[in-house]
This record gives sequence, structure tokens and C-alpha cells, in this order.
Amino acid sequence: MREEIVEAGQAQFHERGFNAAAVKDITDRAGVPKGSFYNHFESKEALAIEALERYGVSRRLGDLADQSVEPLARIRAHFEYLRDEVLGYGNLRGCMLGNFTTEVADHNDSIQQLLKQGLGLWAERLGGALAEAQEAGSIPAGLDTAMIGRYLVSAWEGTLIRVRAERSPEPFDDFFTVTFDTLLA
Amino acid sequence: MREEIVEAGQAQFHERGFNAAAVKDITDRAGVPKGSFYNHFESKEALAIEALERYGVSRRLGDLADQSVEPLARIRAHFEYLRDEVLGYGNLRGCMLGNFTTEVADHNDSIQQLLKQGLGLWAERLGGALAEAQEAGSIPAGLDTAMIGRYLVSAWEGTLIRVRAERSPEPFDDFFTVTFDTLLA
DNA sequence: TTGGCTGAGACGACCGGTCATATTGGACGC
DNA sequence: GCGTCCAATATGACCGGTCGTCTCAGCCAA
Repeated sequence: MREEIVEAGQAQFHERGFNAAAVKDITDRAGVPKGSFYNHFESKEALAIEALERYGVSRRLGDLADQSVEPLARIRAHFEYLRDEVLGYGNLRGCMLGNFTTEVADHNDSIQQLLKQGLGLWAERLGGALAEAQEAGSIPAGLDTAMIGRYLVSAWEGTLIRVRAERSPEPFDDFFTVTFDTLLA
Repeated sequence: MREEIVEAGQAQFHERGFNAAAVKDITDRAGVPKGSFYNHFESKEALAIEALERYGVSRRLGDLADQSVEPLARIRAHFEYLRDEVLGYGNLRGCMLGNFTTEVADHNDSIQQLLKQGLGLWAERLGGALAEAQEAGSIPAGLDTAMIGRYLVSAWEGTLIRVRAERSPEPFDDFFTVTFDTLLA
């Protein structure tokens, strides 16, 4: 039962956002009685924290360190994976890390800390793969790879905002073209 | 009285987001009785739409077309203006366009349309200034300026997400350095 | 019988919106 | 200029609904 609640929670938070996703919506989706919720979670916030942690894992940051794939190709595949997920949602929902930052982070220190770590880790992993790409001579030698990694997190999160505003995958094209054909070329 | 409500609405929506900003919070902040609200606005959503339009105007996109300033300097000044505003909020709040996109756009077509237009206009203006900079020889000749304009909107919105997650202005440094010293250099 | 777990529904707070009544401002007539 | 009337606006209590959380009666296993 607990597992069903976590999955349902993640889906509802992702789809509606934290405030608009009611505990009742989550338990309905999980097919469990609403009263049972507090037998498993201390609060709605506690579930949100667990859902965010699960989401972070599903970003598959490990792929960015996969030595069997060329660094630049890894980075591209990573963003393609993320893009394809959003395409599967019909260009809705965005990224849970970005969504929660926007809706919750200013007012909730626990969640803000978690998001800071999550986004920071992602940027770091990107920076790592970029450094490898630089060593391999795939990207210009003068780039500060840690900084570019951070910039790409920004560019990606913003791309998702545009995808949602436009309800179109076209901003992804901008991201891939400018990132790989201009910035990293 | 109506003006007070609009200003209070904009402040509350910006600070708390659409769902968490109650009509009562807005009227309290405006110093008007709650019942008066519906004499001036049909609904909370109607106020949000007006607040968003006001916010769009306050982005001062006209500055991007100011012929008395060099194009690249205009662009930089434009982002510095936006950055300074966020610094004034203590690295909280983000951009209302991005915030509403994240929280509301998936579920509200009217607001989604408005946000699409708002972000699109901004990208277009940036693209225009970039094209001028390119003609002036300030940025590389091979760049697709319209696409870069769109990419910069993404990079900026994502930068604001990181600023909020980290509660730190450092992501702005990444933005300015990578944008002006790498991407447009 | 006892102890632990479960879950339906109660609880108090909050929400957007309504509406009967009160107040105000402007137009008109003297 | 002043008084009256009416339309417009203001007001705050109320409405029905939703919300996160908690409680306690019921159930089940040992």
C-alpha cells in the first residue's frame, strides 16, 4: 500500500503541482482509503519529499558517467531521455525539481534544501561529463566545464517552461541546436 | 480602490504563486474589504490575467529596441535590470511568467495563451536586438539570432529557478559569463 | 482477552464567490 | 446653492465546498 501511495503521489505532484494535488487525489489514484494515508506518512510534505527523492533517482544521472559511451554523446542522450519523457506527457508537466522550486522552495526550507542538492548534483554530473568531453577534445579547450554544466541545467529548466507555455516540443530543438552546435562546438 | 487591488494582486501572486495567494490575502494587502473584490474583477483568474499583463509591461522590453544604446549593451542591461529586481526580493520569487507557466499553464488555457504570447514576444525582442548586434559585428556572423533569443529566454528562466533553489545570486554569474563571454563571443 | 493496525468520517480552518443591506456620488429640479 | 432621488459602489456575513489532519470504533491475529 505504501508503495502505491508513493507512486500516486509522485504522479499527482508532477501533474498538478504540490498545492493543487490534494491528499484525497493521491489516495484516490493509489486506490487506497484516505484515512490510511497518515499510517504511512507523517504529512503531505513528507510524501512530497519522498516523491522528489524518487524523481531525482529517475533522472538517471549515472548515465552521465557511463564510460562505455563517448562523453558528448552521453550528454546528448541524457537530454534526449529527459525530452522523450516530456513528449510522452504531451508537452505538459515540466521537471518536478523545477516545479517544486517555483511553487514551494521560497516557503519551505526542507524542500528548498533538497532541491538545491538535487539541482546541484545534476549540474555537477553534467560538469563531469563535460570535463571528460573536453579532455577527449570534443569540446573547446577554453570552456569552464563546471560553469557550462550549471548553465545547461538552467537552459534545460527554462526550455521546459517554454515547452509548457507553448505546448509544443519546438523549444527542445532550440536547446539541442544551440547547446551542441554552438555552445559546445 | 481597483488600482490597489491590482497592485496587491500582482505582489501576492508573485510572492506566493496563484493557488497559494487567496483573494482574502490580496484584499487584506490592498486594505479593502473582501466583498468589494468582485465589484472590480469577475474572478481571481481575471485579476491574475491583468496582473500578468502588468508584469509583462514592467519587463521593459522596449529597452531592447533603444537605438541610443549599443545592441549588445542593451541586452546586457536588460538582464541586469531583471537580475537587480530579483536581488531586491532577496533571491526569491522568480519571474511571474515562468511561475505561472509552471503552476497554472497546464490546466488553464486562457492563461497559457497569455504566457505563450508573453514569452514569445520577449524572445522576439531579444532576437531583434541580437540581429542588430550581429549587423554591428558585435556577435559572430553565423548565429541564428532568433534561435539564440529563444535560448536566452530559456537560460534566463532556468537561471531564476536555480537562484531560488540555491537562494543565492551565483547562478546569475553563470548566466552572464556563459552568455556574453562564450555564447555571444 | 489483549494489543496493534486500519480507515471512515469528524474536525477546524480555509477557500472563491454571493448577496442583502448600507453608503456614496452624481444628476436634476427648484 | 440646496435638497431629493436614484444608480453605482461598498461591505461583511454567509454559503457550500475543499483541505490536511486526527480520532476512535472496529477488526484481526496471537
